[in-house]
Amino acid sequence: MTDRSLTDFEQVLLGLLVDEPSSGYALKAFLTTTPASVYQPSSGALYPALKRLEQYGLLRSRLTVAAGRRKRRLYHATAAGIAAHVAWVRQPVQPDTIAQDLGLHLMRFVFLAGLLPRSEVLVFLDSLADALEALVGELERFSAAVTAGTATGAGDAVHSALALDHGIAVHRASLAWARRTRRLLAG
Amino acid sequence: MTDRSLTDFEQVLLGLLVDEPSSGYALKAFLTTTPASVYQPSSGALYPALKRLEQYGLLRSRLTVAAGRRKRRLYHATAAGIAAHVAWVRQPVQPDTIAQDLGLHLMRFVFLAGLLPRSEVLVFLDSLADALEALVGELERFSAAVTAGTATGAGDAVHSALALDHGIAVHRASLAWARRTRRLLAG
DNA sequence: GTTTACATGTAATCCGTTACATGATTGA
DNA sequence: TCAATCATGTAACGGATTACATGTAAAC
Repeated sequence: MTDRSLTDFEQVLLGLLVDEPSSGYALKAFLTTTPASVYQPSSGALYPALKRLEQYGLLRSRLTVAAGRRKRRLYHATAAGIAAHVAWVRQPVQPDTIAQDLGLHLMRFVFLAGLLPRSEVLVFLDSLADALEALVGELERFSAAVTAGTATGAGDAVHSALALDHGIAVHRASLAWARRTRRLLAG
Repeated sequence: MTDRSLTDFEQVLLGLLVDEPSSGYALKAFLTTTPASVYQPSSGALYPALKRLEQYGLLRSRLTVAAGRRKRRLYHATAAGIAAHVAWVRQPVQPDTIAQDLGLHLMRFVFLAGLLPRSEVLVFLDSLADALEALVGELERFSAAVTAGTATGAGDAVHSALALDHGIAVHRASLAWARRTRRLLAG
């Protein structure tokens, strides 16, 4: 176990390895090719992170020498690693993290599928929708205040309002997706 | 001038101070209260960053002791600071940064207003729309490949596809906003 | 008289980027 | 043989978080 909580990046790595044992290089290749994940780690971030996770006892590794291939270090999650991952994935969406961590919540949604029953996925989508609804409401209230002139905006007030509209439109789209997806999975 | 390029955070701080001279504390208060900016810096990030910008010659500060107030350090941008900020704001949107830095591009859009003529704002919105269009196209192509079974997805394939739909929906909303806003500003 | 808001900083620690180093294998 | 891909790492450096330190002014 760990005394400090894992970074987002560590959580994602762990999740990928819970899903399927892999080498550092393969993880990197996956992250760089899939457009779903925005972040592609450097070697200097990746290998130390894997080493840390192993030190925490969440991963274990072995050197493998397959025929016709270079030697690779294959990582797989331990029981503790699986437990830590499941605990992370299960966390309901905190309303105050939604604006910053939306991409991460989406990753958790994907992980959720292979691990936990449908009912848990629905609960997750509900918490996501709730958080998005709260955020959209807050942005709309702020937008109304800006329009009314009670603004604390840098630059032009009109442009601040337009940028705010962007945030509202985007999060409304997220919210619509969450509701649509919930309906779809509820079948 | 600087030999290394500024961090995003430094650029935002500089931009706010180009807009209006301010103290560190006031900047922090602004960033924490406005929902437009997701990031609210700690003291340990803020004050050293201001000090760095001053060392680079982009800011200058003076201690002010107003009646009935504690002494504050007021920062204002130098000519070099304004130049650096304008250069940053004017950069067209790079297609490959759109997924990660959308929020930052929006901030640049707001800054753009108070600084440069309408025509530059339109050019910016065009570059933003182009980048978003490219991204949406890429995501749609990937989505088609996933649906066809040529997928490299972690976890469940169905859930990967759904998460991808989220990305498509969100960036389509961004794109719609960019076009709408362009029309609106073009008059 | 004690809490809250104002206001600015420093120190330890940790993590990421950048750049470098190394070496095997495949294909042109 | 030369380049590209596979594959794993290390070292210097910089910046962010967290926590700590300090002190004034206003409000209750």
